[in-house]
Amino acid sequence: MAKETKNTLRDSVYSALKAMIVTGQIPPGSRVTENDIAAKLTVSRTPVREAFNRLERDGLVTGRPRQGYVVTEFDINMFREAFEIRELLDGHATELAAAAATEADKARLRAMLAECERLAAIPERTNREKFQELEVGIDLHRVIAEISGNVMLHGMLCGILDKCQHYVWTELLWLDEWKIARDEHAEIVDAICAGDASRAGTLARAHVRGSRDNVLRLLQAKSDYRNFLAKAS
Amino acid sequence: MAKETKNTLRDSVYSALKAMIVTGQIPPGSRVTENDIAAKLTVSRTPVREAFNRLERDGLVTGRPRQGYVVTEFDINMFREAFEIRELLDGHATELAAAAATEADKARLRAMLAECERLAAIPERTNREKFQELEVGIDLHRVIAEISGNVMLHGMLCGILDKCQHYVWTELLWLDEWKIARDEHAEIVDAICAGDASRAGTLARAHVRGSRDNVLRLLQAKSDYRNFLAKAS
DNA sequence: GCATGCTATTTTGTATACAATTTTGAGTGT
DNA sequence: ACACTCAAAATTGTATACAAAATAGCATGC
Repeated sequence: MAKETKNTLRDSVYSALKAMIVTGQIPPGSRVTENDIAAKLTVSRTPVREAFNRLERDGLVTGRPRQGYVVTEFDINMFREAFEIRELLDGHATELAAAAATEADKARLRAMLAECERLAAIPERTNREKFQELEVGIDLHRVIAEISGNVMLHGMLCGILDKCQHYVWTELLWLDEWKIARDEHAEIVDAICAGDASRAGTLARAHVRGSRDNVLRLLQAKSDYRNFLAKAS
Repeated sequence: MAKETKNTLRDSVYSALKAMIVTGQIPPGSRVTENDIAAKLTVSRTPVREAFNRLERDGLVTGRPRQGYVVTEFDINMFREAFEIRELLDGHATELAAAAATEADKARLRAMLAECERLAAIPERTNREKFQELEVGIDLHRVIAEISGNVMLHGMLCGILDKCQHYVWTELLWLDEWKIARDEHAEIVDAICAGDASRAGTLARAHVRGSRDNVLRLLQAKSDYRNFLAKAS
């Protein structure tokens, strides 16, 4: 993940806050105050404010006047919407990438696949290594969007992935069906390397739908479980 | 266009600046300083800064550290990218809208069409009335996206339309082929009202491609003209 | 005349002070 | 025990002061 910490405080705070949110260190739904962050990062409130403004525009926090900011909480419906859009954008980006990928691009994609395999093959891996595998898997989609050559498409897709990423850290760790995702990623990269845009796009769209189903099933189960607990008490 | 001027200065400044940029009052490529805007709106620099932060996130201005902000200048390639994404998103949104539109929604769309026709039928209309027609035409797409029910899709589409809108004010006024757009809009609304998602989506995608071709042709002609001038001198 | 270097101005980056508003909690009366 | 009022605390909204950096213009030397 590109850290991109420019030399202004505002950008550092923005990166730091975004990382904390995306990785779930600040859990969704929690309230965050400017003073807390300013104190924690030992800066004044001004750069913190500006960072919050940008995060709000990114959709990662929502703030109401004089009531502070809340880390955006995604419900099932929002995920459904996000994946619906991802199917469109990711599918198209993958088609474009298949037509535009240079040899260097293809090597880069294959290297990322190999890294995933390596991380997956570690015998008794820690959570840190699981996280790494997940992150590389998501980054693969970012890189494909970058290869597509459509800068705006890349930016929008990154925005959605940022918003969806936190569920990875908080939820998806429970799942262990990652082999499917690895295989699908490999197929997509294969199609891109073969220059088969149509197949690559179809595979990408199916892959997004599959991810969506996994996530939605997981969230649904969690919701049911909460309801069960509430009724039992 | 929803003005949405909340009661904080920051939001007012944001709306005001955005309107000035989108309508081309501040032309693309021009430099804008915080002090100028603060003085013009008689507020301090703080809310202006925050507005700029959000606008930068919207992609309407680009700012480099300690060098001020510049209204984003779109070249042909950016428009090509934007329209490529619009074809995806607008097409999908229109499909969804056709499946989801209530009677009230349909009435709203028809009213917007009627307003376009009314404005187009005015005998010797001023620029102001031409602008209005264009704006309603763009708003139609925003409303369709809203009707789709996918909030995130609606937001993203509005973001792209905002970015593309300024060309309308600066360039498209030269064109006079709006009747085509009006007819296409009418066809799309018809398909939505008939609940024919597939046809609505196909029409919407074709409509976006048509708009793209118009805009790109215009920009290309302008570019050629500039080159001609440069060589002649 | 032209390049170079220095200063003066402009402009943003950051911190802090103050105002306005919302929330919270205690206290009182019923 | 409950509701209501009022005040204090917490929190953001705005303004301003100061620091740092970049730009522009002028003077100087060749």
